[in-house]
Amino acid sequence: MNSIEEKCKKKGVRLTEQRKIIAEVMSESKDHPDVDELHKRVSSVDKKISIATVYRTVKLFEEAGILEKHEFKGGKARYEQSPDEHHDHLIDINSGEIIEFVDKDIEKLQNEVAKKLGYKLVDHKLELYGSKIKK
Amino acid sequence: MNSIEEKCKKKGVRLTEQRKIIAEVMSESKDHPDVDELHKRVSSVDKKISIATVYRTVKLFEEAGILEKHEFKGGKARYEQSPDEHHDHLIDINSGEIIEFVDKDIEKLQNEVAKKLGYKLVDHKLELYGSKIKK
DNA sequence: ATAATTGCAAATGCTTTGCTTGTGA
DNA sequence: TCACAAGCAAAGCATTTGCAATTAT
Repeated sequence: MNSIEEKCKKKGVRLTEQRKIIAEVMSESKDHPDVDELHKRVSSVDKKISIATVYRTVKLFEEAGILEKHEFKGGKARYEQSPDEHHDHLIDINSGEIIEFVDKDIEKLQNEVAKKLGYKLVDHKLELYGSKIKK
Repeated sequence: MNSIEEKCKKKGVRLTEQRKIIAEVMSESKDHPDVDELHKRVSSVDKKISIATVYRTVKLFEEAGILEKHEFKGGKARYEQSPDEHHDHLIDINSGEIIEFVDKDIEKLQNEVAKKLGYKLVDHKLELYGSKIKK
């Protein structure tokens, strides 16, 4: 059983055949597929799964904290399995490649900024857009 | 003449009656209106301006670097006049209020992170989501 | 058994576009 | 004048939803 299925069990999310397949595909994915791409991947396992079900499942998993949704610049929503340790993303503006990174100092400063403004930081979005330095 | 009109002149952007009105409304706006809201505001000056023109103008101004487009969580695109000094945003998750802030230290760290990953930072998006601390 | 889930197609909401008429430089 | 812009309505695209049939517990 894959890790997403386990999380569903733990959270009491009903496991249907379709959800199991979507869970499996997302567990294996190392990238950040959009719904269309995800639908293609699950279709190769069971071609009867509709895109509506993929949309519904992905939203369900997101609300359960199992998947994370990203809305990068001017594109469709992309998903990844919620990581144990939070990370942000750098997007290669030429290739579209997505690189994950962690920076504790930035995180800390974000908290301080929010606090200074009289807010408790609940969530944040940090995306860097860059082009590869050739050397 | 408002500041957006001036920028249009400088950049050789043709000034029509509609564009002048949109420029004026955006110059006066201290918030971050979406296209619908902007259309409402310009309509009160000239009710014949179509929403298609507002969409086209806002995109034109953005491409000319006159307006900045923001796509905050799960909503429609919002616009503000391109500021002289870059700033980021903190969004009140309860009221929707948007607070602007500047943090040079975070900016610096972003550049360092990108560099460390072998990238030249071209653009970035930083959004904080928080709830007001009552005291 | 029965409440939840699916597939399908239709509907939605934001945004863009084709086309004809109008207009700024 | 005449290339470009506006208005209108239709199209586009990602996403959501109503409904009847199916399925998990």
